[in-house]
Amino acid sequence: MPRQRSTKQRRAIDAVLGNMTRPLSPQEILEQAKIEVPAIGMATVYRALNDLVEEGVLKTVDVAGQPPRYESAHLGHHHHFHCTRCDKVFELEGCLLKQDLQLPEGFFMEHHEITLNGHCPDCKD
Amino acid sequence: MPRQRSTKQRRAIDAVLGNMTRPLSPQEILEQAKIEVPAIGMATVYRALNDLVEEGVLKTVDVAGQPPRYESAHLGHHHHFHCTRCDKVFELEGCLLKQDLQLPEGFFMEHHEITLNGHCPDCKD
DNA sequence: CTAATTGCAAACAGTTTGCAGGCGT
DNA sequence: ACGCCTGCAAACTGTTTGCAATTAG
Repeated sequence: MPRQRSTKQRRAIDAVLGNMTRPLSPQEILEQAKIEVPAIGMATVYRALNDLVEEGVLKTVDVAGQPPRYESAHLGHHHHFHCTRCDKVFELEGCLLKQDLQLPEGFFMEHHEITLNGHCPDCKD
Repeated sequence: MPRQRSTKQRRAIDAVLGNMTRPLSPQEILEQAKIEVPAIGMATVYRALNDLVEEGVLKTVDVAGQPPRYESAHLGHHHHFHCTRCDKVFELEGCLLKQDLQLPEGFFMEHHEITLNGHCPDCKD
């Protein structure tokens, strides 16, 4: 079910996604898109995001107990920093997993996810 | 707001939690507790779980895109292995975070979470 | 024109909360 | 008996879906 038409709301959403410097939540994406298209509804944002994940353009970023964020699926392997004060999520380049990792007998690892939690530069006291 | 009374539903929930061999979801805890107290409601389970987390007895274990699970808060620092075939979560002893970790300027880390994903011994090909 | 796309509101799923009655202490 | 605790249902939050109106091609 590929997208067939280019609408002003979809272009607004694509612009927001194209300009984001950190993973955004559906709510944040809606707010940004409303600047361009004030009447845009949340359902349209969710439909666009689901389409883009299905197309392999976006990936979800899950932070414990919070609504998912979205980021480009084309970034290299990396992890995330979650600010516990402002709730923003930032990208951290490089792999943070221990090098000489040794799993118990019989386990086979395919992927891994790492989230660091703390304060971002804007939220330090 | 500490707990003050010992009820049969609370004892049933405590028994389920005391016997669990892996992190359980609220739904699973409800089902187990219903065996002892069939009339128990989901609200009671949620209230008990929230109390226990607040008291520092339980911790939540979040697996991307799945309902939260609960584990004892008294286990040492550890991480989790999520089997993508049977969906069980296993404890991995020790810390798996890279040692000489260096954060971007201005970031301060308080905690970190690591989840390895793959196949457990029972689910290998 | 014609049907894909949207906005709205209703439907959902998971979690929480208000309240009247039940039950520990 | 007092008042904490429970079950129920209603309220909430985040997300999906049905449908009529809008609008891209």
